[in-house]
Amino acid sequence: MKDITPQQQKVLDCIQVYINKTGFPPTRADICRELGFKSPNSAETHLRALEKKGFISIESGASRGISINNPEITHLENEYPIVGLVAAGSPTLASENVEKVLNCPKGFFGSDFDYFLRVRGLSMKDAGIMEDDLIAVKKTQEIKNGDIVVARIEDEVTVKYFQRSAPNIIHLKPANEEFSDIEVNLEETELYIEGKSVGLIREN
Amino acid sequence: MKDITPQQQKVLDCIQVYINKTGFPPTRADICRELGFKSPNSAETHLRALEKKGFISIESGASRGISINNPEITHLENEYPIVGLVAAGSPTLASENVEKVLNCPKGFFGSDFDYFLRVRGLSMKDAGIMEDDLIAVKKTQEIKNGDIVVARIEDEVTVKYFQRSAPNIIHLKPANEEFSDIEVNLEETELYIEGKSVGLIREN
DNA sequence: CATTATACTGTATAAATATATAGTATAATT
DNA sequence: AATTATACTATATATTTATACAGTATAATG
Repeated sequence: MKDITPQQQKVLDCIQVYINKTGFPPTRADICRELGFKSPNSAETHLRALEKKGFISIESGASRGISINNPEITHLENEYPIVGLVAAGSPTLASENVEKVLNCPKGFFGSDFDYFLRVRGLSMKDAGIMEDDLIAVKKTQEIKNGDIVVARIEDEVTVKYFQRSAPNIIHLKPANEEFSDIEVNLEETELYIEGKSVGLIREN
Repeated sequence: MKDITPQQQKVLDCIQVYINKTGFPPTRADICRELGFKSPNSAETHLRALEKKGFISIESGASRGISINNPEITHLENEYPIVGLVAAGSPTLASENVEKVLNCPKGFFGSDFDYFLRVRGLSMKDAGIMEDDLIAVKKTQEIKNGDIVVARIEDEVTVKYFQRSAPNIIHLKPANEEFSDIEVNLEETELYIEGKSVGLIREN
């Protein structure tokens, strides 16, 4: 299946929502109304593009003859490793620490991400991050103050709020009164940011 | 719902089969072809009878505007609707409230589930459920004390811990000190359990 | 630079479709 | 005996709808 463009995704979503709402697929005019197009041909061309790329099927001649093609599951692309936060000293992403893999559609959390990290402890409790939750981690160094980051301090890995207080001073702040801030002086201590949290999954 | 006649049952089955086969409802002519009628009005009168008895809804003027009335929220495989919690007084799980759909592998949360509910408010904050989180809801009446349930009290829908304190007394307990317990006397107040939470997704 | 894909507006029309009206016939209620 | 619901045929028509054709514009590609 070829790549879908943002507009085509919008149209595809619109069709799905319309079917969920009404029980039957939209007409070209319905799509125009929902998405603000002024010509039925705008919908038509998008539909033909979606059909060509394999996302939908169109029954020729039939009114509302649109049906969504169920995409195949189990793409290796969509298999993300679940990494367990293990005892200090181990390199976090070593394969020994991969609990299992989880099938998850690409772009599930809006942003891209690289792996799931299983959370230990309640230091981010007030941010709604509980023990055993899975954090979707994006490997990046583009961190803003307030981001929830996966940080490694000399082999110990933690999840905390990130705050740069001075050029060389980073505060890693928990979201739980019972825990205290970690102050890292970059001149004394080695700090490595593994990435930041872009989403969360909890399995009850 | 009134009694259905054998012929009407045939027509209803025909509609269901047609939707399953093609993804969209039949026209009058389609029904005639399937069931061997020679006049579109044969289908029309059956449809009107089925509508009158509440088995189907017909969108006037729209082509293929037939939908089968079951209060269930239906969805394609792996496409789960996201239902928004709207203002009190509205029937919350009505299909009008479907924000969009989310592709999610089956069995993602171990247990099966039926739809996502977008959480409003912070009444379950200490359970790690924050505003705008998506709760994976399984429609079931098998509820144990301590389960997180989606409960409806006279048109108002909330997410709370479930606790049966006496045969006729249910406590709906928030996970936030700033909110107070809701005590429901089943003899006085109508309580409907929409389902229970089996998982959670947060998009940062 | 020419070509192709995307993303639209605007207009037109043949085909698809819902739906009304006019009948016929049978069985079940009132 | 009269009314009502069911179960159809047959025909007609206004509306809905898909879809083609003619354009404009922009970005990407070879």
